[in-house]
This record gives sequence, C-alpha cells and structure tokens, in this order.
Amino acid sequence: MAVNKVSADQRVPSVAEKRTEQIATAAVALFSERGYVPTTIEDISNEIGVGKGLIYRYFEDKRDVLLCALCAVLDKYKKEYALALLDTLGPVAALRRVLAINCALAQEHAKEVTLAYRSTKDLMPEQRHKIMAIESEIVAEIRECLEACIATGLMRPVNPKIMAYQFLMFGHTWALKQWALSDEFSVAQFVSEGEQLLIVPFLTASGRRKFDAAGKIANDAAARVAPKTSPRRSRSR
Amino acid sequence: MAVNKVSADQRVPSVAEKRTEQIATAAVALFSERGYVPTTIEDISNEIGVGKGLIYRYFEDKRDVLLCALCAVLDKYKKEYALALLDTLGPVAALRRVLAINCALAQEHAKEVTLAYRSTKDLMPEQRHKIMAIESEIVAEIRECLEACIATGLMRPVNPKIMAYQFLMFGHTWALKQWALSDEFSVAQFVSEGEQLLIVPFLTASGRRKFDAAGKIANDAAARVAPKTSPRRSRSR
Amino acid sequence: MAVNKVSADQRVPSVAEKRTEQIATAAVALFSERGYVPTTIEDISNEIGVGKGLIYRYFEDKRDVLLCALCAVLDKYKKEYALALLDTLGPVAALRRVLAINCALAQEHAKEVTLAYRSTKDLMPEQRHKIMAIESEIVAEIRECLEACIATGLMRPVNPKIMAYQFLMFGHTWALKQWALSDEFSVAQFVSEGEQLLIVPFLTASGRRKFDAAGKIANDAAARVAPKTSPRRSRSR
Amino acid sequence: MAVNKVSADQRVPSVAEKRTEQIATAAVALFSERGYVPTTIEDISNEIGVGKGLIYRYFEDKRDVLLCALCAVLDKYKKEYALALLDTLGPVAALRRVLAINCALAQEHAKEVTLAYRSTKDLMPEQRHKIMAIESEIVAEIRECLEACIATGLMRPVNPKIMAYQFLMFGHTWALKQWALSDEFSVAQFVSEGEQLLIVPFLTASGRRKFDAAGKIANDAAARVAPKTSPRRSRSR
DNA sequence: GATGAATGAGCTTTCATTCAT
DNA sequence: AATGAATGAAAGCTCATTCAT
Repeated sequence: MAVNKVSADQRVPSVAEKRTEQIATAAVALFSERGYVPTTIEDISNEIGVGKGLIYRYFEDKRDVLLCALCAVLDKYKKEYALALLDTLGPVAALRRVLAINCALAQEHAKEVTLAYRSTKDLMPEQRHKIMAIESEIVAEIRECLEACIATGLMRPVNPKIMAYQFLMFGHTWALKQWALSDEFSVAQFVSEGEQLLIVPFLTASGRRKFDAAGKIANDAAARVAPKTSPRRSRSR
Repeated sequence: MAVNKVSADQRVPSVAEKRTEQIATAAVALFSERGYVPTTIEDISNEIGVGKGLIYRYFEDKRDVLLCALCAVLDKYKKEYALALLDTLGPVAALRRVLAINCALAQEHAKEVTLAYRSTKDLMPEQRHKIMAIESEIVAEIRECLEACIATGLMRPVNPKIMAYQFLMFGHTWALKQWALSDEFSVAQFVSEGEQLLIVPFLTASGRRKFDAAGKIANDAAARVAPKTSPRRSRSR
Repeated sequence: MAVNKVSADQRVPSVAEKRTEQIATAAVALFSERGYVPTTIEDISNEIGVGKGLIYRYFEDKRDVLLCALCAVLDKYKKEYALALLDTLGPVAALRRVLAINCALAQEHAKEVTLAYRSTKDLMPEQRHKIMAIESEIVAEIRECLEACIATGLMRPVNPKIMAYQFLMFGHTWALKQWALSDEFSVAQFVSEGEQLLIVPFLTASGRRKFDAAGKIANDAAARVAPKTSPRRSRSR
Repeated sequence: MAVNKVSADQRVPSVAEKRTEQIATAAVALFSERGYVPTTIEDISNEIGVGKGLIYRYFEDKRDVLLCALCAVLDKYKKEYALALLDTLGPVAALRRVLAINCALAQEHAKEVTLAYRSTKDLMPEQRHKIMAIESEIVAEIRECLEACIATGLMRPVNPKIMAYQFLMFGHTWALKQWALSDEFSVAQFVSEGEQLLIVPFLTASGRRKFDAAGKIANDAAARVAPKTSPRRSRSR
C-alpha cells in the first residue's frame, strides 16, 4: 500500500511547519490584542502550552516572530484579493468586490490591521521592506483593476496609484477608526457608502450600467462581512 | 505691585508651564523619531539638559508624557484647521484649504502622525479616549464644512461623517505611505489629485464655479506645503 | 576658610570612583574564587550590598568588569615592581628583589594570577590587547634590570627577553602549581631555589660578590612573603 | 570462532570506543578554539555529524566531555615523553629531548595547552585531581631524568622537583606567551635558548661533554618542531 | 543505537521610578 | 526646584539535559 502517494500535492505539514504556524497564529492574536512590546515571548509560549525556549527553535528572535505575524496577516489579505479579481467578473464588479472584501477583512481582522500600523516600525529595516513589498503588491493588484476599468472606458481617468491607495485605506479606515464609525454604521453600510465615494462618481455611463448589473454579485461578497459588530445607533446619512 | 495684571489674557507663562512645554516638545521629537518604547525618560531629560528626576515633577509617569506629546500634535492640527475654516472663505474654498492644510501638516509632521498611529494604544483607556475626543473634534469641524457645502447646494449629498474621515485620512495616507508615494508625487501633486478624488466629483454646477474661482486662495494654502521631499520621478496620472 | 586646598594632590576620591573601585574589588575576589563565567553580576552586587542594576552605571557590561578586575591585579603587580627596582639597590640586588616580590605576589594573589590565565580569553580582542600590553611593560622592566646586570659585567650574557619571562613565569608557576609545590616548599624556599636556578648560575665572579653582599636586602624583601601556606612536608633538595 | 582473539594487544576498538574518541577529538578541537563555556554540546555533535542526544550516551555531562578532552591532551603529552626518555639515549641527551619535545608539543598544541590552563577549574574537584595526577606523572618522569643526570655526576645538584617544573613550564611558556615571543623567536631558537638557561649552566664538565656529543640526537628531536610560525624579526640574544 | 523536539533554570541587561540631598 | 545614585521587576535569550520515538 502506497501511503502518501500524493504527498507532493496534498502535503501533510511537517511537525516543524505546524509548530511554526501554531506560534505565528498565537503571536498574531497576542500582538494584535496587547501590542508587540507588551507581549512577551513567554506569553506566546504559554498560549500554546510550550516552553519559552521552543519559540527560538522556530524563530530567530522576537522580531522574527513579529515579522511572521505581520506576513501572515498580509498574506491572508493577498489571498482574498486574488479571489476578488477573478476574470469571470468584469472589472467594475471586481472593483466592487475589492472594496467589499477589503472592508470585510478590516472588520474580521481589525486588530491585525491596527497591529501592522503600530508595529511595522519595530522591525529591522530589511524586514520592514519585506512588509512594504507585500503591501505594494496588494496595491498593484487594485491598481490593475482600476486601470482595466479606465482602459475599457467604464471609468473616467483618475490617478490609478493614488486611487488604489484610497481603496486600500478605506478598509484600513474601518479598522483604525472603528471606535468612531461602528456605532453609526454597519460594515455593509460602510461598504455601500464607499461605493458612493470611490466608485460611482468616477464611472462613465457604460460603467454605471455594469455597476447596477453587478449589484447582486457584489452583494454576495458583501454578505461575507461578518456582522459581529452590530451598529448601536443606525443613523445613515 | 502690578505683577501679572493681565494674566488671564496675555499670561506670562509660569516657569512650570514652560518646563512642561519644554519637556513635551522634546518628547514629541524623540518619540516621533524613535518610537515611544525605545525612547527612555533619560533620553528626554538629556535632550533638554536636565536631570531625569525632573520629568516626574511635571508628569505622572512616562505614559503621561506620551499623552501630552500626542495632545500637542493634535492641538497643532486643531489650531491649523481653525484657521482653515475662516468664515471669510466660502465653504468650498474652506474645503480645499482643509485638504491642502491637512496634507501640508502630514508632510511637515509625518513622524508625529505616524507616532499617533503607533502609540495611542500604549495609553491607558482613559487617556486614549482623550486623544480620540480631540480627533473627533477635528473630524466634526471638517464635517461641518462639508455639511455647509451640501446645505448651500454646492455639493451633492454625501455621507458627511464618512466623507470627513476621507478628508482626514487622505492627509494621514500621505504621512503613512510616504515611502510609496513620495517618489512619484510631490505634496502639491498629491493635494491636487486629492481634490479630483474628494471634492470635484461631488460638486454641483454651482459648486464647480466656486471651486474654480477659489483656485487662487486654495493655492495659497497649498503653497504652505514645504517642498522638502522632491519627487524623484514625476509621473502624474 | 579654604577647604580642600590641596585637593589636587591628596584627592578625596569621588563617590563614583569609590563605587567603581568597590565593584572592581568585589569582582576580583569573586572572579578569582569561582571564575568569570560562573560568577554572576548579581553575585557581585550582592557582595557589596547594592542592586544589580547599579553595576551597569559604572561598567559597560560584564566583560568590562572583568577587564577592570584584571587590570587591577596587573596594576598592583606593576606598582610593586616599581618599588623593587629602586636605583639605590644595585642591579643584582634589584634582580633578587624582583624574584622575591614576584613570588610574594604570586603567593598573596595566587587566585588572581590564576584568574588571569583562565579568563583573559573571555575578553574582547581589544581588551585582551590592553592586558597583554600591561604584562609586556612588566616584562620590559625585568628585562631592563637583566640588561643592566649584563652591561655592568655582573651577569654573563643571556637572552634578556626570554630570561625576563623566566623570572615572571617563576612566580606564576608558584601560583599555578601551588597544589603540587606548597606541600614541599615554603615561598621562602621557593624563592631561594629560584635564585639558584635563575640568578646564581649566570653571575660572573663580580656578580657573585654583589649577590652575597646583597643577601640581607633581598632577604628583607623575601620576608614580605606571607607564610600563609606552611609546607606540610619540608624536604628541600 | 576467532573473533577478537588478540583483543588484549591489538584490540579492534569497539564502536563505542570509536564514538567516545571521535567525540573527545571534536571536543578538544572546539574547546581549544572557543573555550569550554562558549562551546555548546550541539557544536560538538554537529562537528561529527550526529545528534546532540548521542553525546549523553557516552559522557555523563558536559564536564565529563571536558575531562576527557583534557585527558586526551595530557595523554598525548605523556606518550611523547615516554619516547623521549628511551634508555638508549644517555640522561643528558634525554634531557635535551625532553626540552625539545616539550616545546614542539607546545607549538603544535598551543591551543590545547591554553585550554588546560583556562578550563581545569571548570571540572569537579575529583576530576581536577585526575588531571593533576597525570601532570604529576609527567613531572615525575622529567624529574627522574634530572636525578639520573645528577646521580651520574653529569649535572650539579639542583632541586629536582622545581627544576622539573621549570622544564615543563618552559614549554608552557611558549604556548601561553606565544603572542609576545613568536615574533622574535622561532621554536628552534626558543629551544636553543632554553638549553642555555635550563641545561648548560648546570652541567658538570663531564656533563658538558655529553651535551656536546648529544648535539645531533637532540637536533633530531628539535627537527620535529613544526616551523609554522616564522619569526618576523630574528634578534637572538 | 540514535535523534532532535522540548524544557526551564538561569543569565545579562534595561529602564521607569524613587528619594536623599 | 533639581539632581542622579540606586533599585529591582521584567524581559529576551541560551543551552545543558531529558526522553519519546
């Protein structure tokens, strides 16, 4: 009997890989909750019930753990974006999805987004550049989507790089300013307002038509938004 | 003896007040440069040439120094905004000024803005709320400006709170993502693109006219922008 | 009233200097007893009844404490040698004194000598060179004494550098091999044998006469030798 | 079955013995290079490409490895000395050989000699006594040689124990003070000077004749000295 | 025999905070 | 009002040693 025949594809993660991931996961949770500096290596090791020395078998030092934690967050972002930009959707629908998913992620991972803004500076320059590179890739994907919209005449020309950052930051704003926004808006409302501020005003007539048609699809994506934080007072506009 | 007769208005700052401010200023500089945790109380006291024990005569503890440092930054923001919203300007011109000044401050005080995002969480909840309150006031001022635009029919109705945050975050984006933006855009270009994304698309026909007329005034504000960072490759749109 | 008029000469050591010396002294004792690595900073601070943090106000790090400890030992050596080589004695008598004092120091500071052999390698290269430089100075002084003996025809020509090291090492041998020697010899006997091995065979006839005449003086120096370790079995020659 | 028939004499070393020796050899190399404390058990196991757990099958603990490492060094010394004292040579020639071989070993194994001085104190008292016992045996052999010289009237009476230590320490001096000596002397020169300081002055007339006759033999031994360190400035006497 | 994941005591070092002067 | 010596909790990191596999 050939065990693990297809192990190349469906790899059984090695013990080491599982540990690394286990530690990174715990680190993301604790760093996000308490911040990088106040969280001790021992906190992390206790979280997963191992000795503190073990962390150092899998990571260089505490900074290295932070790097991995931040990469893990960004990678989750990247993975979701890739799904958002499926060719099957037209570029306008993709744009709506990007916005919706961006906000959904910001909702689900508000702590992690905040962590990135708090702690990237605690890394060494080289590590920081790594993080910045991943963010740049994400922005580049959004930008391509925007440029597709413009190229196909669905959107009026706008500066694609700055607009891409507007899309990214809109989600981050939800995470960073949740304390001021979530008592008035649900994520769904926030996404909806975002479309009115970041997409609709820039569409051409044909773009507009696509947008209306894409309504359903985008709403599906929006449905992903976990309604964990129910707005206390709903007072839209 | 007529000492301090007019102290209510034109107060001669007491020695204590001067010390407090002196410490806060040094703290802003050092925290902004190195971050809150890595900066020691001794660093701050050395910066102003006093013994480190003296800090504790004027501040409860290190956190208290951070609180004052963050307040100092936000107060500077608030003061500038107050100037921006002078009644002499119409609401559209005021809006342009808000954007321009916001970016100018983000340029001049990028480190301080970054500090706020890094370190607010290091405060005690009560202190944090104080900071959040000041930010809310700033947003409220922007919002009033937007609502004035909408009420006077110069701007199409948009969600004023979210839009106000968009204005605030646009400046913060310049500070936070300078590493990605400043090699392609100057602050002036960034402000100009901001107007195309945050103001122009939302103006009514009459608002549009005001905007064009206000060109000069707004540009004056934009002139404040210190062109410290010259763009390496200029490639607008 | 002029207090501290002569403070330039008879300096009252500052608090800082006293602390530094106090720490160094404790470090010499503990490092000598237990060795550098097994002695903790806390051991040292406890020895003098202060908190362990205080050590770091006066020394860079643990290595720096070791450097000072070793320097303190060597400086004591140098100081004693300077006395040994007084011009009032002739060169032969000086040589006898060098040998006697060398052995006396080795007896009194056997632990410290051993420490130097154990722990010099634990220093950084630059620090190590400092230690080596001091030792070289000591050897140079012995060498000059030897060369004076040879130049004045009191001693037959021998290689002065290697012979100087023989003199130095003779004392070190007493410290390093005490476990094998002290049960058979007292320091006085050891010194006496040393003269028979390192001085007498190399003297010329005139040197010989000086040596015999200098007997008393040298013996005075030898008297300094603290007879702490009484030989268990005396079996000279 | 004739397995291990001659195992008493020509033993086929068991796997365990080979492992033990393999580990000890690696330990000597690493301890000598970096010192006992800074070398980790893992360093040693990596050096020979085995898991670190394996060390503990063959040694009690790290100290035990050090003990074996030091014994290995001393045993090598003892073995060489045994060859030096072959009865075929006369006692004077043997003495010359002792000196030459001593220095040759100090040259080839300077690091190991230094290790012994650095790390013997890191052993437990019982282990330390073992090391001291081996050294005493070596000294005893030298001493016998000296006593033979004296008994046969080739050498004037000197304290044989102290003189024996002088012979031993002369080699150790080369290892310990190489940094000060090797730029001025080659080992051969050092040995030659040693003869002038430790042998020649103590020979009787008949001893002198033996010494001159033994020139060749001694020189053969001296030839063993690996001229690895060429003196930069040669300035004998 | 052999491995290496896991442990945790123990160390160096930092720094906010106190307080005698 | 001001100082800076002193404290000690607390954290990161190492590594000898164990033991399930």
